[in-house]
Amino acid sequence: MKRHSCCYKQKLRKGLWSPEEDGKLLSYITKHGHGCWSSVPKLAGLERCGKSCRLRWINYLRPDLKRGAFSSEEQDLIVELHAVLGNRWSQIAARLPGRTDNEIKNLWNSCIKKKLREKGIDPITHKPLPEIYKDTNRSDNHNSTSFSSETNQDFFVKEPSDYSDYLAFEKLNTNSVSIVNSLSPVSPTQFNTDGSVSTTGFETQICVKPSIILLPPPDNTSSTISGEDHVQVTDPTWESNCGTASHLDNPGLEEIKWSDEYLNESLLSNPVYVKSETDFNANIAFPWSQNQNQACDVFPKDLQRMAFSFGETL
DNA sequence: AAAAGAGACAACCGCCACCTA
DNA sequence: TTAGGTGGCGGTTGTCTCTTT
Repeated sequence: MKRHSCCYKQKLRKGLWSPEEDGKLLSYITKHGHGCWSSVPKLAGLERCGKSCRLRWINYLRPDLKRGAFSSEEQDLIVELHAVLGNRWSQIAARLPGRTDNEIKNLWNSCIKKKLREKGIDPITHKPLPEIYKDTNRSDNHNSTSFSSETNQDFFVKEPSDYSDYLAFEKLNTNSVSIVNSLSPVSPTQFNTDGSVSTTGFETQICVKPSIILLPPPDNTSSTISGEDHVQVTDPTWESNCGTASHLDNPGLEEIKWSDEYLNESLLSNPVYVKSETDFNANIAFPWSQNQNQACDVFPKDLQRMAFSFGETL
């Protein structure tokens, strides 16, 4: 088992940070930036490992951290994001300025989970709990075999076989949009062009970052996308605004670069026609299409709207 | 008032992915 | 190509404080 080199070092302090240590770390990073974390402790005069310094900075000393209790809006947003992203705390934190992944994780485990259960909602699946699993009956079901596999402390069963792929849209911080579906403990979700949402499963991973990337399905034993598969974007302004397609090393993966100007000025305001010209067999190429192997219009504004709520950082 | 329990928060641990020599 | 170093992440544990008995 590999360990961080710093973990071998002896006589390093552990446990809670003293105000003096905080002062040293804050002073050093304010003056010099953190640079290589492994060298920070020595340069800052601390008997800590680099990882510990990094964590302390990120979770406590960073000047842009928001202090105080989470607002109800923040908590609602966390629940919404968790429904799509699962326990990807860092990605959830990326959408809550000033909040850390650790903070959100703690809030979730100590507070939100309980609130959801009190409302009769399974915090794992975000679906209504079966009556027998609701909090009011916890003690009655203590010996149930339906304990969550995630933690023995949970009494609540996951919805069976609900770990299908899902699709998530994201408007990234600046000018990029991503679309991705991947394994996650939520229902397979399909965002349709009419704005409705249905729950048809699909497997092929599609990412638009500023690029469209097709990835083989997670299961290598199933059919994969060949090197000839590709995505064609036929927005009238596309040809002059996209870069050349480039094949990456990964078999079956193709990437098309979108220019910043295109993303800024065109993509988010004009309809884009996205079309698959290949047969993806059982793997669904374009889940927003009514017929998932056929081309359809994708409206960037819808993408942007959905992207704001659902996301997966690539 | 003291002990026990619960909740909130901080920090550590192990793992993984990426980078570089 | 590979092994070591590093950053980052999520799960877990530790610690402190507040509440209840």
